[in-house]
Amino acid sequence: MPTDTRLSRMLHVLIHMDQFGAPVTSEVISRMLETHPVVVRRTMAGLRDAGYVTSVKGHGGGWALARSLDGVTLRDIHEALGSPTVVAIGLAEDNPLCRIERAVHDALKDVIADAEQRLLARFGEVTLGALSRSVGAAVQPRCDGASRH
Amino acid sequence: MPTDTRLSRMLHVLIHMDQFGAPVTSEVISRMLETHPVVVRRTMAGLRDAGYVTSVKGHGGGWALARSLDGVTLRDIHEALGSPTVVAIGLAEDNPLCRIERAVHDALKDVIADAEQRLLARFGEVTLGALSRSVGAAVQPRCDGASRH
DNA sequence: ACCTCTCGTAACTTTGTATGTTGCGATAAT
DNA sequence: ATTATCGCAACATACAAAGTTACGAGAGGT
Repeated sequence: MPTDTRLSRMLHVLIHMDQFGAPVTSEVISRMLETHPVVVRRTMAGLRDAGYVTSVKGHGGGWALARSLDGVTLRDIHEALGSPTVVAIGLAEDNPLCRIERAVHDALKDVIADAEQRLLARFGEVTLGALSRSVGAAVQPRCDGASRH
Repeated sequence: MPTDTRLSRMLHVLIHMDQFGAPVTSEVISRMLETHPVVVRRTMAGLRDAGYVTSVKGHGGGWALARSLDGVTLRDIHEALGSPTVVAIGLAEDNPLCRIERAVHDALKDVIADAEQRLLARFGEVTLGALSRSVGAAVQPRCDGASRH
């Protein structure tokens, strides 16, 4: 499985938007993330539906924060992305008939669920506002890396 | 990514082998796991290389445990499978130039590493021997579910 | 009105990994 | 010799993330 980088990317762009203040186009964002504008729209759609950002069509349009990042946690963004799978290790069957397989599943399920819960709990403790302030003010709307293009 | 079911499958078959005692062919194992004999050989190859099982070619051959399951943990088997990715959430770049992206990565990396470490630590506490004994003796070499074929 | 910028979305392609399948060679018991 | 078995390469399938193309729909500038 290629690992899912959407959360990382969305956090990245949200903090840029927070620090920049003005609306940003998918085009500009795609350069920040080194990807394609359509990928940006597709991924940000979840954040828009969840009310974290707004999108405006047409000339002068683009993306903007819909609310302060202070109350928004990493977990909120993860959920806005559709709560994708956290742990890559899975069980062979949902409802095994075999006693041995059931025992194996019980043992694994516990540990996997625990790791997932712990990760999500910690995601729930970190706000994007705090993360943004921890970086220090950045004046640019774009990454340092954006100039590579 | 389809979630990785190899660990679950290998635990399942190892405990069957433990309780059955005699060598088992890939063909029989594949029916237990509802998969293909070649998949069994491919996956078990890692366990053989790590010394947990032996394989014997030719008529009357098959797979057998190379040692007691008492000292073998779930983590050992995970490592014998090549230590596949545990957490499906990943970082966008390895070495970001952007300060914001670096901050995001630092925040995520920590939590992801913690979840992974915790999961592996708990895998390291469970031995296959204990798991096998927790099931109670099963006389059959095959799953209850194997008769479905 | 027309043009251009922008998002929305469907459809398709690409990539990476686990999984499934086929074929053939090697080995060993009968 | 025949049969049962593993080893392995090669190819096919499934699935999700990511990348790309194409076109339609708004909205501002001229």
